[in-house]
Amino acid sequence: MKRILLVEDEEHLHSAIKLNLELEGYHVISVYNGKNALHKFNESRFDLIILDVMLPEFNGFDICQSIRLENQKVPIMFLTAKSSNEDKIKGLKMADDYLTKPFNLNELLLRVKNLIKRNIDPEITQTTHNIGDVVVDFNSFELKSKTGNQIELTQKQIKLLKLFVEKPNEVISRQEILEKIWGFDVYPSSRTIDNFILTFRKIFEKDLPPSTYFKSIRGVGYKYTP
Amino acid sequence: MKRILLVEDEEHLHSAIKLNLELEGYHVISVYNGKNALHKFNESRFDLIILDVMLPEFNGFDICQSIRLENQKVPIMFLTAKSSNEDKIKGLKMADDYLTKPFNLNELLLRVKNLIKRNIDPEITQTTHNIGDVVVDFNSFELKSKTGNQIELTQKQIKLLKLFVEKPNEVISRQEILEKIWGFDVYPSSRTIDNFILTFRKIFEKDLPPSTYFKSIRGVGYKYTP
DNA sequence: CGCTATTATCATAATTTTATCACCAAACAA
DNA sequence: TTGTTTGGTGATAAAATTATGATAATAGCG
Repeated sequence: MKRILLVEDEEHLHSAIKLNLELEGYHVISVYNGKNALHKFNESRFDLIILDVMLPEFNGFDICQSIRLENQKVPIMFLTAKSSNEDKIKGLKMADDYLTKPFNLNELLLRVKNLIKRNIDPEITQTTHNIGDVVVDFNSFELKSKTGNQIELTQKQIKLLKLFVEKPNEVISRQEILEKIWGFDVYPSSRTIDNFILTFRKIFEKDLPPSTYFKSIRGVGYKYTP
Repeated sequence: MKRILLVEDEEHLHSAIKLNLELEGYHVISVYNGKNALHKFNESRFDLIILDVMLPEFNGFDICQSIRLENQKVPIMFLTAKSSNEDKIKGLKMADDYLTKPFNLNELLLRVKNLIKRNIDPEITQTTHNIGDVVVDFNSFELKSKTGNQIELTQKQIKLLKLFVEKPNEVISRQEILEKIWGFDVYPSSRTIDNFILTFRKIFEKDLPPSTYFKSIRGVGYKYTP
Protein backbone atom coordinates (compact mmCIF):
# COMPACT_ATOMS: atom_id res chain seq x y z
CA MET A 1 0.00 0.00 0.00
CA LYS A 2 1.39 3.39 -0.93
CA ARG A 3 2.14 5.67 1.96
CA ILE A 4 1.35 9.37 1.68
CA LEU A 5 2.42 12.01 4.16
CA LEU A 6 -0.20 14.74 4.19
CA VAL A 7 0.92 18.06 5.67
CA GLU A 8 -2.00 20.45 5.78
CA ASP A 9 -3.10 22.62 8.69
CA GLU A 10 -6.60 23.47 7.59
CA GLU A 11 -8.76 20.82 9.16
CA HIS A 12 -11.61 20.73 6.71
CA LEU A 13 -9.41 20.44 3.69
CA HIS A 14 -7.17 17.98 5.43
CA SER A 15 -9.90 15.56 6.22
CA ALA A 16 -11.42 15.87 2.78
CA ILE A 17 -8.14 15.04 1.09
CA LYS A 18 -7.42 12.27 3.49
CA LEU A 19 -10.78 10.65 3.00
CA ASN A 20 -10.46 10.70 -0.74
CA LEU A 21 -6.97 9.33 -0.78
CA GLU A 22 -7.93 6.55 1.57
CA LEU A 23 -10.83 5.64 -0.64
CA GLU A 24 -8.34 5.22 -3.44
CA GLY A 25 -6.45 2.74 -1.35
CA TYR A 26 -3.64 4.89 -0.05
CA HIS A 27 -2.37 4.87 3.47
CA VAL A 28 -2.43 8.48 4.64
CA ILE A 29 -0.33 9.74 7.53
CA SER A 30 -1.69 13.03 8.85
CA VAL A 31 0.39 15.91 10.06
CA TYR A 32 -0.66 19.49 10.74
CA ASN A 33 2.56 21.45 10.87
CA GLY A 34 6.08 21.49 9.55
CA LYS A 35 7.79 20.37 12.68
CA ASN A 36 5.85 17.15 12.88
CA ALA A 37 6.19 16.66 9.16
CA LEU A 38 9.94 16.42 9.52
CA HIS A 39 9.65 14.11 12.47
CA LYS A 40 7.39 11.76 10.59
CA PHE A 41 9.55 11.95 7.53
CA ASN A 42 12.59 10.97 9.50
CA GLU A 43 11.05 8.00 11.14
CA SER A 44 9.42 6.41 8.17
CA ARG A 45 9.39 5.96 4.44
CA PHE A 46 6.82 7.54 2.15
CA ASP A 47 5.81 7.19 -1.46
CA LEU A 48 4.55 10.74 -1.70
CA ILE A 49 4.49 13.89 0.38
CA ILE A 50 1.70 16.43 0.00
CA LEU A 51 2.74 19.72 1.46
CA ASP A 52 0.76 22.87 2.04
CA VAL A 53 2.94 25.89 1.33
CA MET A 54 1.32 28.12 3.93
CA LEU A 55 1.89 26.41 7.20
CA PRO A 56 2.07 27.86 10.67
CA GLU A 57 5.64 28.60 11.74
CA PHE A 58 7.64 27.24 8.81
CA ASN A 59 6.54 27.30 5.24
CA GLY A 60 6.35 24.37 2.91
CA PHE A 61 9.38 25.40 0.89
CA ASP A 62 11.62 25.14 3.92
CA ILE A 63 10.22 21.78 4.85
CA CYS A 64 10.73 20.64 1.31
CA GLN A 65 14.34 21.69 1.27
CA SER A 66 15.01 19.96 4.51
CA ILE A 67 13.51 16.78 3.15
CA ARG A 68 15.49 17.06 -0.04
CA LEU A 69 18.74 17.10 1.88
CA GLU A 70 18.01 13.56 2.90
CA ASN A 71 16.04 12.24 0.03
CA GLN A 72 16.12 13.43 -3.56
CA LYS A 73 13.68 10.93 -4.85
CA VAL A 74 10.48 10.95 -2.89
CA PRO A 75 7.86 12.84 -4.90
CA ILE A 76 6.58 16.02 -3.30
CA MET A 77 3.41 17.86 -4.21
CA PHE A 78 2.70 21.40 -3.09
CA LEU A 79 -0.69 22.79 -2.29
CA THR A 80 -1.09 26.53 -2.17
CA ALA A 81 -3.66 29.26 -1.90
CA LYS A 82 -1.46 31.82 -3.53
CA SER A 83 -0.90 31.46 -7.19
CA SER A 84 1.81 34.01 -7.76
CA ASN A 85 4.00 33.01 -10.64
CA GLU A 86 7.07 33.43 -8.54
CA ASP A 87 5.86 30.93 -6.00
CA LYS A 88 4.71 28.60 -8.67
CA ILE A 89 8.12 28.50 -10.26
CA LYS A 90 9.87 28.14 -6.95
CA GLY A 91 7.50 25.37 -6.06
CA LEU A 92 7.84 23.45 -9.24
CA LYS A 93 11.59 23.69 -9.03
CA MET A 94 11.68 21.96 -5.72
CA ALA A 95 8.68 19.74 -5.95
CA ASP A 96 7.29 17.40 -8.53
CA ASP A 97 3.86 18.90 -8.72
CA TYR A 98 1.92 21.93 -7.70
CA LEU A 99 -1.74 22.51 -7.10
CA THR A 100 -3.49 25.81 -6.47
CA LYS A 101 -6.45 25.95 -4.14
CA PRO A 102 -9.26 25.57 -4.66
CA PHE A 103 -8.74 22.47 -6.70
CA ASN A 104 -10.83 19.64 -7.87
CA LEU A 105 -10.40 16.56 -5.74
CA ASN A 106 -10.42 14.31 -8.74
CA GLU A 107 -7.59 16.25 -10.19
CA LEU A 108 -5.66 15.80 -6.98
CA LEU A 109 -6.25 12.08 -7.08
CA LEU A 110 -5.11 11.86 -10.67
CA ARG A 111 -1.96 13.78 -9.97
CA VAL A 112 -1.21 11.71 -6.94
CA LYS A 113 -1.61 8.60 -9.01
CA ASN A 114 0.77 9.91 -11.63
CA LEU A 115 3.37 11.05 -9.17
CA ILE A 116 3.47 7.76 -7.39
CA LYS A 117 3.74 5.90 -10.64
CA ARG A 118 6.42 8.18 -11.93
CA ASN A 119 8.65 7.32 -9.05
CA ILE A 120 9.34 3.97 -10.63
CA ASP A 121 12.36 4.86 -12.69
CA PRO A 122 15.38 4.09 -10.58
CA GLU A 123 17.34 7.00 -11.89
CA ILE A 124 20.85 7.45 -10.75
CA THR A 125 21.38 10.88 -9.32
CA GLN A 126 24.59 12.77 -9.55
CA THR A 127 26.05 12.32 -6.15
CA THR A 128 29.44 13.91 -6.39
CA HIS A 129 30.69 17.44 -6.43
CA ASN A 130 34.13 18.94 -6.81
CA ILE A 131 35.52 21.59 -4.52
CA GLY A 132 38.97 22.55 -5.66
CA ASP A 133 40.66 19.29 -6.28
CA VAL A 134 38.64 17.44 -3.72
CA VAL A 135 35.78 15.22 -4.81
CA VAL A 136 32.84 15.02 -2.47
CA ASP A 137 30.78 11.87 -2.72
CA PHE A 138 27.44 12.38 -1.05
CA ASN A 139 26.64 8.71 -1.33
CA SER A 140 29.59 7.28 0.47
CA PHE A 141 30.16 10.31 2.71
CA GLU A 142 33.71 10.37 1.41
CA LEU A 143 36.13 12.98 0.23
CA LYS A 144 38.92 12.10 -2.12
CA SER A 145 41.72 14.43 -2.96
CA LYS A 146 44.12 14.28 -5.86
CA THR A 147 46.88 13.20 -3.57
CA GLY A 148 44.90 10.10 -2.83
CA ASN A 149 43.93 11.17 0.61
CA GLN A 150 40.57 10.03 1.72
CA ILE A 151 38.46 11.44 4.50
CA GLU A 152 35.13 10.38 5.84
CA LEU A 153 32.54 12.94 6.71
CA THR A 154 29.86 12.66 9.32
CA GLN A 155 26.17 12.89 8.72
CA LYS A 156 25.86 16.51 9.79
CA GLN A 157 28.92 17.51 7.82
CA ILE A 158 27.56 15.92 4.69
CA LYS A 159 24.18 17.54 5.14
CA LEU A 160 25.66 20.96 5.69
CA LEU A 161 27.97 20.60 2.76
CA LYS A 162 25.07 19.58 0.59
CA LEU A 163 23.15 22.63 1.69
CA PHE A 164 25.99 24.88 0.56
CA VAL A 165 26.68 23.04 -2.64
CA GLU A 166 23.05 23.26 -3.61
CA LYS A 167 23.07 27.03 -3.25
CA PRO A 168 26.37 28.26 -4.53
CA ASN A 169 27.09 31.97 -4.24
CA GLU A 170 24.15 32.42 -2.00
CA VAL A 171 24.32 33.65 1.55
CA ILE A 172 22.82 31.13 3.89
CA SER A 173 21.90 32.52 7.26
CA ARG A 174 22.85 30.83 10.47
CA GLN A 175 19.20 30.60 11.28
CA GLU A 176 18.51 28.76 8.05
CA ILE A 177 21.39 26.41 8.62
CA LEU A 178 20.16 25.55 12.06
CA GLU A 179 16.67 24.95 10.81
CA LYS A 180 17.66 22.85 7.86
CA ILE A 181 20.34 20.75 9.48
CA TRP A 182 19.31 20.58 13.07
CA GLY A 183 15.59 20.66 12.58
CA PHE A 184 13.00 23.19 13.42
CA ASP A 185 12.93 22.82 17.13
CA VAL A 186 16.13 22.00 18.93
CA TYR A 187 19.06 24.17 18.02
CA PRO A 188 22.55 24.07 19.43
CA SER A 189 24.42 27.26 20.09
CA SER A 190 25.38 29.26 17.07
CA ARG A 191 29.02 28.52 17.85
CA THR A 192 28.54 25.01 16.63
CA ILE A 193 28.18 26.17 13.09
CA ASP A 194 31.54 27.91 13.28
CA ASN A 195 33.11 24.63 14.15
CA PHE A 196 31.69 22.94 11.12
CA ILE A 197 32.85 25.73 8.87
CA LEU A 198 36.22 25.50 10.51
CA THR A 199 36.43 21.86 9.60
CA PHE A 200 35.44 22.55 6.02
CA ARG A 201 38.07 25.23 5.73
CA LYS A 202 40.75 22.96 7.06
CA ILE A 203 39.82 20.38 4.50
CA PHE A 204 39.13 22.45 1.42
CA GLU A 205 41.25 25.55 1.87
CA LYS A 206 44.40 23.87 2.98
CA ASP A 207 46.86 25.60 0.69
CA LEU A 208 44.60 28.40 -0.38
CA PRO A 209 43.91 31.86 0.94
CA PRO A 210 41.44 31.71 3.82
CA SER A 211 37.74 31.89 3.03
CA THR A 212 38.25 30.92 -0.58
CA TYR A 213 35.26 28.62 -0.58
CA PHE A 214 33.49 29.41 2.65
CA LYS A 215 33.04 33.09 3.21
CA SER A 216 31.61 34.43 6.41
CA ILE A 217 29.02 37.16 6.05
CA ARG A 218 29.13 39.05 9.27
CA GLY A 219 25.86 39.10 11.13
CA VAL A 220 24.18 36.78 8.68
CA GLY A 221 25.82 33.51 7.89
CA TYR A 222 28.04 31.95 5.27
CA LYS A 223 28.35 31.73 1.56
CA TYR A 224 29.87 29.00 -0.55
CA THR A 225 31.72 30.17 -3.63
CA PRO A 226 32.84 27.34 -5.91
CA MET B 1 17.97 -21.97 -12.58
CA LYS B 2 14.37 -20.93 -12.54
CA ARG B 3 13.64 -17.66 -14.24
CA ILE B 4 11.15 -15.22 -12.79
CA LEU B 5 9.87 -12.14 -14.55
CA LEU B 6 9.15 -9.50 -11.93
CA VAL B 7 6.89 -6.69 -13.06
CA GLU B 8 6.58 -4.14 -10.29
CA ASP B 9 6.91 -0.40 -10.56
CA GLU B 10 7.49 0.54 -6.96
CA GLU B 11 11.22 0.59 -6.51
CA HIS B 12 11.47 -0.26 -2.85
CA LEU B 13 9.17 -3.19 -3.09
CA HIS B 14 10.74 -4.31 -6.31
CA SER B 15 14.24 -4.50 -4.91
CA ALA B 16 13.08 -6.16 -1.74
CA ILE B 17 11.27 -8.87 -3.65
CA LYS B 18 14.12 -9.29 -6.06
CA LEU B 19 16.70 -9.63 -3.34
CA ASN B 20 14.69 -12.23 -1.55
CA LEU B 21 13.96 -14.23 -4.64
CA GLU B 22 17.58 -14.19 -5.69
CA LEU B 23 18.62 -15.44 -2.33
CA GLU B 24 16.27 -18.33 -2.86
CA GLY B 25 18.23 -19.13 -5.96
CA TYR B 26 15.98 -17.72 -8.64
CA HIS B 27 17.09 -15.68 -11.57
CA VAL B 28 15.00 -12.53 -11.51
CA ILE B 29 14.45 -10.43 -14.58
CA SER B 30 13.34 -6.94 -13.60
CA VAL B 31 10.80 -4.92 -15.44
CA TYR B 32 9.04 -1.78 -14.28
CA ASN B 33 6.12 -1.41 -16.61
CA GLY B 34 3.74 -3.38 -18.75
CA LYS B 35 5.26 -2.55 -22.08
CA ASN B 36 8.64 -3.93 -21.18
CA ALA B 37 7.02 -6.89 -19.52
CA LEU B 38 5.53 -7.94 -22.82
CA HIS B 39 8.81 -7.41 -24.63
CA LYS B 40 10.70 -9.54 -22.18
CA PHE B 41 8.06 -12.19 -22.24
CA ASN B 42 8.24 -12.44 -25.99
CA GLU B 43 11.97 -12.74 -26.19
CA SER B 44 12.52 -15.28 -23.49
CA ARG B 45 11.09 -18.12 -21.47
CA PHE B 46 10.05 -17.82 -17.83
CA ASP B 47 9.11 -20.18 -15.07
CA LEU B 48 6.99 -17.63 -13.29
CA ILE B 49 5.67 -14.14 -13.81
CA ILE B 50 4.98 -11.85 -10.88
CA LEU B 51 2.77 -9.02 -11.96
CA ASP B 52 1.69 -5.91 -10.14
CA VAL B 53 -1.90 -5.08 -11.00
CA MET B 54 -1.44 -1.33 -10.71
CA LEU B 55 1.10 -0.47 -13.35
CA PRO B 56 1.66 2.72 -15.27
CA GLU B 57 0.03 2.71 -18.72
CA PHE B 58 -1.33 -0.82 -18.90
CA ASN B 59 -2.64 -2.58 -15.87
CA GLY B 60 -1.67 -6.05 -14.82
CA PHE B 61 -4.88 -7.62 -15.98
CA ASP B 62 -4.24 -6.44 -19.52
CA ILE B 63 -0.70 -7.75 -19.48
CA CYS B 64 -1.89 -11.03 -18.13
CA GLN B 65 -4.47 -11.40 -20.86
CA SER B 66 -1.89 -10.66 -23.46
CA ILE B 67 0.45 -13.25 -22.07
CA ARG B 68 -2.26 -15.84 -21.84
CA LEU B 69 -2.91 -15.47 -25.52
CA GLU B 70 0.50 -16.88 -26.17
CA ASN B 71 1.06 -19.14 -23.25
CA GLN B 72 -1.54 -20.84 -21.11
CA LYS B 73 0.91 -22.58 -18.90
CA VAL B 74 3.34 -20.16 -17.37
CA PRO B 75 2.30 -19.46 -13.79
CA ILE B 76 1.31 -15.87 -13.08
CA MET B 77 1.06 -14.28 -9.69
CA PHE B 78 -0.65 -10.97 -9.11
CA LEU B 79 0.38 -8.40 -6.57
CA THR B 80 -2.10 -5.71 -5.73
CA ALA B 81 -2.68 -2.84 -3.37
CA LYS B 82 -6.40 -2.90 -3.77
CA SER B 83 -8.22 -5.78 -2.25
CA SER B 84 -11.65 -5.16 -3.59
CA ASN B 85 -13.52 -8.38 -3.96
CA GLU B 86 -14.25 -7.65 -7.54
CA ASP B 87 -10.61 -7.31 -8.39
CA LYS B 88 -9.69 -10.30 -6.36
CA ILE B 89 -12.10 -12.47 -8.26
CA LYS B 90 -11.01 -11.09 -11.57
CA GLY B 91 -7.40 -11.61 -10.62
CA LEU B 92 -7.75 -15.13 -9.41
CA LYS B 93 -9.65 -16.01 -12.51
CA MET B 94 -6.79 -15.08 -14.74
CA ALA B 95 -3.79 -15.77 -12.59
CA ASP B 96 -2.58 -18.68 -10.56
CA ASP B 97 -2.09 -16.76 -7.40
CA TYR B 98 -2.92 -13.42 -5.90
CA LEU B 99 -1.26 -11.46 -3.11
CA THR B 100 -2.54 -8.28 -1.52
CA LYS B 101 -0.04 -5.69 -0.37
CA PRO B 102 1.33 -5.36 2.16
CA PHE B 103 2.27 -8.98 2.34
CA ASN B 104 4.78 -10.97 4.26
CA LEU B 105 7.89 -11.67 2.22
CA ASN B 106 8.10 -15.19 3.49
CA GLU B 107 4.60 -15.79 2.30
CA LEU B 108 5.58 -14.56 -1.12
CA LEU B 109 8.55 -16.89 -1.21
CA LEU B 110 6.44 -19.81 -0.17
CA ARG B 111 3.86 -19.14 -2.82
CA VAL B 112 6.53 -18.70 -5.45
CA LYS B 113 8.02 -22.01 -4.46
CA ASN B 114 4.69 -23.69 -4.76
CA LEU B 115 3.93 -22.17 -8.09
CA ILE B 116 7.19 -23.20 -9.58
CA LYS B 117 7.13 -26.61 -7.93
CA ARG B 118 10.80 -26.38 -7.76
CA ASN B 119 12.88 -29.45 -7.98
CA ILE B 120 16.08 -28.28 -6.46
CA ASP B 121 18.29 -27.05 -9.17
CA PRO B 122 21.68 -28.68 -8.96
CA GLU B 123 23.16 -26.11 -11.28
CA ILE B 124 25.41 -23.86 -9.28
CA THR B 125 25.76 -20.44 -10.77
CA GLN B 126 28.61 -18.08 -10.42
CA THR B 127 27.15 -15.99 -7.69
CA THR B 128 30.15 -15.57 -5.52
CA HIS B 129 31.97 -12.60 -4.18
CA ASN B 130 35.35 -12.24 -2.55
CA ILE B 131 35.90 -10.33 0.62
CA GLY B 132 39.54 -10.37 1.46
CA ASP B 133 40.55 -13.95 1.03
CA VAL B 134 37.15 -15.29 1.89
CA VAL B 135 34.87 -16.44 -0.88
CA VAL B 136 31.18 -15.86 -0.30
CA ASP B 137 28.86 -18.15 -2.18
CA PHE B 138 25.40 -16.67 -2.22
CA ASN B 139 23.96 -19.84 -3.61
CA SER B 140 25.13 -22.30 -1.06
CA PHE B 141 25.27 -19.82 1.82
CA GLU B 142 28.84 -20.89 2.34
CA LEU B 143 32.06 -19.09 3.06
CA LYS B 144 35.38 -20.59 2.16
CA SER B 145 38.66 -19.17 3.30
CA LYS B 146 42.13 -19.84 1.95
CA THR B 147 42.94 -21.91 4.95
CA GLY B 148 40.23 -24.27 3.91
CA ASN B 149 37.89 -23.27 6.65
CA GLN B 150 34.28 -23.40 5.73
CA ILE B 151 31.43 -21.64 7.43
CA GLU B 152 27.74 -21.69 6.74
CA LEU B 153 25.81 -18.48 6.91
CA THR B 154 22.20 -18.20 7.83
CA GLN B 155 19.54 -16.75 5.62
CA LYS B 156 19.46 -13.35 7.27
CA GLN B 157 23.22 -13.14 7.26
CA ILE B 158 23.37 -13.89 3.56
CA LYS B 159 20.62 -11.42 2.80
CA LEU B 160 22.35 -8.66 4.66
CA LEU B 161 25.69 -9.48 3.14
CA LYS B 162 24.20 -9.40 -0.30
CA LEU B 163 22.62 -6.04 0.38
CA PHE B 164 26.04 -4.66 1.21
CA VAL B 165 27.85 -6.36 -1.62
CA GLU B 166 25.34 -4.99 -4.10
CA LYS B 167 25.99 -1.44 -3.00
CA PRO B 168 29.65 -1.16 -2.30
CA ASN B 169 30.93 2.16 -0.96
CA GLU B 170 27.44 3.35 -0.31
CA VAL B 171 26.11 4.24 3.07
CA ILE B 172 23.12 2.07 3.81
CA SER B 173 20.93 3.37 6.57
CA ARG B 174 19.70 1.21 9.37
CA GLN B 175 16.22 2.08 8.25
CA GLU B 176 16.88 0.68 4.82
CA ILE B 177 18.45 -2.44 6.21
CA LEU B 178 15.46 -3.10 8.38
CA GLU B 179 13.09 -2.59 5.51
CA LYS B 180 14.97 -4.77 3.07
CA ILE B 181 15.90 -7.62 5.35
CA TRP B 182 13.20 -7.68 7.95
CA GLY B 183 10.31 -6.47 5.85
CA PHE B 184 8.23 -3.36 5.85
CA ASP B 185 6.31 -3.72 9.01
CA VAL B 186 7.86 -5.63 11.86
CA TYR B 187 11.29 -4.44 12.84
CA PRO B 188 13.48 -5.83 15.54
CA SER B 189 15.45 -3.50 17.78
CA SER B 190 18.20 -1.60 16.08
CA ARG B 191 20.70 -3.49 18.24
CA THR B 192 20.10 -6.57 16.17
CA ILE B 193 21.83 -5.07 13.20
CA ASP B 194 24.92 -4.45 15.30
CA ASN B 195 25.07 -8.11 16.10
CA PHE B 196 25.06 -9.09 12.48
CA ILE B 197 27.78 -6.62 11.68
CA LEU B 198 29.70 -7.96 14.62
CA THR B 199 29.52 -11.43 13.15
CA PHE B 200 30.67 -10.21 9.77
CA ARG B 201 33.59 -8.44 11.31
CA LYS B 202 34.64 -11.50 13.21
CA ILE B 203 34.59 -13.47 10.02
CA PHE B 204 36.05 -11.10 7.49
CA GLU B 205 38.26 -8.82 9.53
CA LYS B 206 39.92 -11.48 11.59
CA ASP B 207 43.52 -10.40 11.16
CA LEU B 208 42.81 -6.97 9.77
CA PRO B 209 42.33 -3.56 11.31
CA PRO B 210 38.79 -3.15 12.60
CA SER B 211 36.17 -1.79 10.24
CA THR B 212 38.20 -2.61 7.18
CA TYR B 213 35.20 -3.87 5.29
CA PHE B 214 32.26 -2.82 7.40
CA LYS B 215 32.39 0.77 8.44
CA SER B 216 29.86 2.29 10.76
CA ILE B 217 28.52 5.70 9.85
CA ARG B 218 27.40 7.15 13.08
CA GLY B 219 23.76 8.14 13.15
CA VAL B 220 23.07 6.62 9.76
CA GLY B 221 24.08 3.06 9.17
CA TYR B 222 26.92 1.07 7.67
CA LYS B 223 29.00 1.03 4.56
CA TYR B 224 30.74 -1.87 2.88
CA THR B 225 34.11 -1.07 1.36
CA PRO B 226 35.57 -3.91 -0.70
C1' DC C 1 41.40 55.21 16.77
C1' DG C 2 39.19 52.80 20.31
C1' DC C 3 34.85 50.21 21.27
C1' DT C 4 31.71 46.59 20.48
C1' DA C 5 29.81 42.76 18.32
C1' DT C 6 30.80 38.91 15.80
C1' DT C 7 33.63 35.21 14.25
C1' DA C 8 37.88 32.02 14.58
C1' DT C 9 40.10 28.75 17.07
C1' DC C 10 40.98 25.46 20.49
C1' DA C 11 40.38 22.46 24.39
C1' DT C 12 37.25 19.98 26.72
C1' DA C 13 32.70 18.43 28.21
C1' DA C 14 28.37 16.34 27.15
C1' DT C 15 25.66 13.51 24.58
C1' DT C 16 24.51 10.13 21.45
C1' DT C 17 25.44 6.10 19.13
C1' DT C 18 27.78 1.84 18.53
C1' DA C 19 30.49 -2.35 20.16
C1' DT C 20 30.41 -6.15 22.69
C1' DC C 21 28.78 -9.61 25.58
C1' DA C 22 25.73 -12.52 28.13
C1' DC C 23 21.50 -14.34 28.03
C1' DC C 24 16.70 -15.40 26.52
C1' DA C 25 13.15 -17.19 23.34
C1' DA C 26 11.39 -19.07 19.38
C1' DA C 27 12.16 -22.18 15.79
C1' DC C 28 14.16 -26.25 14.40
C1' DA C 29 16.03 -30.75 14.65
C1' DA C 30 16.81 -35.08 16.73
C1' DT D 1 10.40 -34.40 24.48
C1' DT D 2 15.08 -32.50 24.64
C1' DG D 3 18.92 -30.33 22.77
C1' DT D 4 20.67 -26.99 19.37
C1' DT D 5 20.68 -23.11 16.48
C1' DT D 6 19.34 -18.61 15.23
C1' DG D 7 17.84 -14.36 16.10
C1' DG D 8 16.69 -10.80 19.28
C1' DT D 9 17.13 -7.98 23.75
C1' DG D 10 19.21 -5.39 27.31
C1' DA D 11 23.14 -3.89 30.01
C1' DT D 12 27.35 -1.82 30.04
C1' DA D 13 31.65 -0.22 28.08
C1' DA D 14 33.76 2.27 24.54
C1' DA D 15 33.97 5.44 20.94
C1' DA D 16 32.68 9.14 18.14
C1' DT D 17 30.31 13.22 17.29
C1' DT D 18 28.94 17.50 18.35
C1' DA D 19 28.10 21.16 21.70
C1' DT D 20 29.99 24.50 24.82
C1' DG D 21 32.82 27.96 26.79
C1' DA D 22 36.97 30.51 27.01
C1' DT D 23 39.96 33.37 24.65
C1' DA D 24 42.00 35.56 20.66
C1' DA D 25 41.33 37.82 16.42
C1' DT D 26 38.82 40.71 13.34
C1' DA D 27 35.50 43.63 11.17
C1' DG D 28 32.44 47.40 11.42
C1' DC D 29 31.20 51.71 13.27
C1' DG D 30 31.02 56.13 15.49
